Amino acid sequence: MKIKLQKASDIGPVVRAVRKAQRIRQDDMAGSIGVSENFLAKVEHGGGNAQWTKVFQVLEGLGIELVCDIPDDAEDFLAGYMRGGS
Amino acid sequence: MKIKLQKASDIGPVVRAVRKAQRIRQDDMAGSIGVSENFLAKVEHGGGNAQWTKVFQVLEGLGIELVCDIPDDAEDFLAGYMRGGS
DNA sequence: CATAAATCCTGACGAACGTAAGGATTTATT
DNA sequence: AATAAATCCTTACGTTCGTCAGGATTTATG
Repeated sequence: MKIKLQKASDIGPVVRAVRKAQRIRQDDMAGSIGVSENFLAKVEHGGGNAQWTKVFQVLEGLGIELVCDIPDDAEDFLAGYMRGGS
Repeated sequence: MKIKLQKASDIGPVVRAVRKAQRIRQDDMAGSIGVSENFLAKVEHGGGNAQWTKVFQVLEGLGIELVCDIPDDAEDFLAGYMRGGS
């Protein structure tokens, strides 16, 4: 199921829902991901202002894929950059 | 065009490509988004470890949509949370 | 209602971020 | 090659994050 994030805080309910679906406590989930329980709770409430890599770490741990949709104009530029080109 | 982010740093080339497609300098783009030129440059090089809301701010400014794909198990939980329910 | 579990909140401290300013390096233009 | 433009790289400083520890509040269970 795909969910478009319209605000930065939209990530919160997503994280919570996926965790709940796995029937795991914040405590245990945080431990298995490698973050603090406090941090995970904050993220689930809208993220406050967490760090990009840490949020990504949580999403990875929960099996949530992150996809970005870019304008078609940028396609050519991106292809160049991803092949290690200048 | 949809791009799956596999590492946190994958966001860098995406941001750069979209900016380049608009033919705007880092300087001006940073100003119009409301971040520093230094910050935008860091993000384009892999993000270092920027803050979630700031990265989101940049993506918004560039017209990049962020979508997350979650397991179907979580769908029911999410629906409940998004209606403002407990 | 009573008990226990899960989640949330607060304060403090070390570590990392984001900005600004200046200069260096690379890239484009003539 | 020479000039100018764009990007990148430090350094320094104030702000914010992330963790830990402890307790409070909410939610589930009998």
